[in-house]
Amino acid sequence: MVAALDLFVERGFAATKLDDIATRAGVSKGTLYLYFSSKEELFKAVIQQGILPVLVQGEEMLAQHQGDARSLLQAMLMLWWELFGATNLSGIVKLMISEAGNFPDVAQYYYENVIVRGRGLIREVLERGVATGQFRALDVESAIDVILAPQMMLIIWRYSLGPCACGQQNPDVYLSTHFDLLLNGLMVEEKKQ
Amino acid sequence: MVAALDLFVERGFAATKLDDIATRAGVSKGTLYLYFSSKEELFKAVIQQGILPVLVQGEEMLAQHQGDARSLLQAMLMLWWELFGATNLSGIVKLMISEAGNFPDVAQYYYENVIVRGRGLIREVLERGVATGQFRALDVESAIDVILAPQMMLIIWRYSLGPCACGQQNPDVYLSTHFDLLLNGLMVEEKKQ
Amino acid sequence: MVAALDLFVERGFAATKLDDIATRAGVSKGTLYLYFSSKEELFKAVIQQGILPVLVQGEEMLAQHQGDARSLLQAMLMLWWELFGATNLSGIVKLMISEAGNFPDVAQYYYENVIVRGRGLIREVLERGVATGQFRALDVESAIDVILAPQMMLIIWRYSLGPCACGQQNPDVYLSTHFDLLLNGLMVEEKKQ
Amino acid sequence: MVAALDLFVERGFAATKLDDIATRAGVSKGTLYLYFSSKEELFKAVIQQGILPVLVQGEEMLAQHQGDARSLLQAMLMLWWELFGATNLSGIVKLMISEAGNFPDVAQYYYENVIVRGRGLIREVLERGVATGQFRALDVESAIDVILAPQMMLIIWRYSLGPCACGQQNPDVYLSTHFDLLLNGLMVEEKKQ
DNA sequence: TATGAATGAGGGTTCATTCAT
DNA sequence: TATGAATGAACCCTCATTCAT
Repeated sequence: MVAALDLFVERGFAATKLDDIATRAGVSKGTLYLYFSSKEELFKAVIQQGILPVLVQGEEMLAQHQGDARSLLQAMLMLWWELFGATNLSGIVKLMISEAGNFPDVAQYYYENVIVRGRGLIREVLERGVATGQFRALDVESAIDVILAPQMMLIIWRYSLGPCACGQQNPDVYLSTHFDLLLNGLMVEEKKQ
Repeated sequence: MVAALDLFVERGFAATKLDDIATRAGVSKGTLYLYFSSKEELFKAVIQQGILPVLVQGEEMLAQHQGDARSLLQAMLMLWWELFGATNLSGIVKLMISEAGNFPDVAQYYYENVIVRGRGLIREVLERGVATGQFRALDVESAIDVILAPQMMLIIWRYSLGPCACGQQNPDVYLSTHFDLLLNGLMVEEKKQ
Repeated sequence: MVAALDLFVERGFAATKLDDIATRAGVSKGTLYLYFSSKEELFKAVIQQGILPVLVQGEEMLAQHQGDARSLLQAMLMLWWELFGATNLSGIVKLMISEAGNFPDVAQYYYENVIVRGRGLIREVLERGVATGQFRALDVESAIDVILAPQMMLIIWRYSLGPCACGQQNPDVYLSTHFDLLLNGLMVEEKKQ
Repeated sequence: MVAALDLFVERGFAATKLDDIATRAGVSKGTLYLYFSSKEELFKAVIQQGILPVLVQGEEMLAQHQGDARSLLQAMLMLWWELFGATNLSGIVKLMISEAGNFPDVAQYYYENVIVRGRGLIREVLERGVATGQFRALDVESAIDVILAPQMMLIIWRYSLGPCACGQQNPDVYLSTHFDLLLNGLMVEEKKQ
């Protein structure tokens, strides 16, 4: 339910009223209970049903990609941004950060089915690059997180302090700075440019 | 109030009961009202009083530092990690992310007094490095955020999904990977290595 | 509706859901409204349609009986037990006890059409016995209730605490003790008076 | 809580609103939750705390009584009537009948701590009377229930159909008829057997 | 200053009732 | 006639806030 996701992201679980979800969804409060047995079940459904399709697309892209690791990495991060980071779905990231402590089982699910799978995509790309000598050898596990961090923060920013910052950054500039720093730090051969 | 901060960080504002704060603080619920006129005022006080001392220390260090930009940046990030990232105070980051939407005025305050000032510290370091030719020329504003992102994510991770991840990363490895990627991407002279 | 009666008896009016009645009856909830305009109307119908046939049979028996008052009384109580007390219909007794206060008009109906008519049957038997000298003269109105009480309690027991009592009484022994006490009394020595 | 007992007796558990209990008790709805953790706990407390003192008094009387079984039985039944039957506490009887099915654990408690103990009092009296030859030998267990039934019905009547019956019986006449029938039986001629 | 009993508005949930099919 | 999705009023329960002590 898109209305529920938006409100949960905006206000958090506890501060979101079923009344408001129902109103925004254009149904009555009782109707929600025809599809979800409780507020908590609705919360879980919102997270689980929203996030999975994105991963599937990422995995498909990885399987099909031909070309060097540099372009694959860039394509992967761009795809992720377009399909997820730039859409409302990315609110799930903020939501999980806020509510993981209150819903350990949902957090566990999210970790196993989203985080682990998502990191696997980046790991695959890095390992290809290292194996072919395009990327420097480095601690891959840490690198995955370092690589993803700026994009995650961009999302988090959007759903938290973004509205407060008058002079907001341009996401495109931010992302290209990220790529620039990342790749020029990462590449062995390209350093001479 | 440390009890209040911990609980707000752990559960969020709406899900935290004054009863629990009072119990953990070892006082009665009524006593809280002798010091804070409402739950919301307590929330604001917790954020404002917790965060400011850290910035002061950062600014002092910047004023006193002698040496090259590389070591200054590293020292700055290390200091920030020790004084803030590794302590309970960093929970404020997770708290602001979760609650910014519900407390626009607190978010505004936080943005102006914490984010802007904190970014100013990093900006100063970067600008010194660029001016002296140690750092490549780049979009400084974006770079600030990209540089801080991995440390922010490390904090966020600790207060959200960290407890779910069995094979948690070692923060030290993560941070050194971060520095490595960052500096080797950033430096002009070092590239030839 | 037998499903409705059973559930009303088991749980009471307020605690019985139309959903459950419909399910047990094998129809949909909406279908109930084709036959009863509200839950309350269903309740009334269940009581009124369940109880009347029993009285008719009692009255027929009284009209036809030949013989002494003692055997008539015993036959009457036995018939009542077989046709009503031992069947699910007797749940109406427990139901009226529980709900009389909430449905004064149904209680009024029940009183006038069931209690008054039923007591009339016993009164007729007692008066025959007193008139023919078989029974002692006594306050007939009180005696009617005293005579019926043990059978009523047997029914009530079945629908209330019966399931809790491990060593439940045998109804036949109970009833024969009742007839014995009723006809002969408790005392040994005083009989000669 | 006397207000709660009265309303539970009058309307049943499900049909009684906490709002009404609170109003009748002269407190606010929230105050009830300072003393009872739920509506169900209030229900249980009302039953358990209301009924026990009566049994204690009955047991004391039995222990102290000197005299013949006939007068003891009569005194016992009279005491029970005065302390319990004629007071509001007797509403518990109607309440347990109505709600036993919905609260099996309360029913179990009531059976073990009230019914069994209460029957024990009457059993003791009957056995004394039979042992001394004052009472006829009979099935004691059944007799207990038969003896108590009219008094139970008098209580039940009061809380159910009593208000509907214009020409209500006089309880005193009813009780003396009960004693008379119980002790002497119905029959005139058969006494010589 | 400190307490904790009392309050009552507000939210999650249930369920009798309706109505388009 | 029969269905079952949708409704919304009503109820139990929570918890921020107050106040007498």
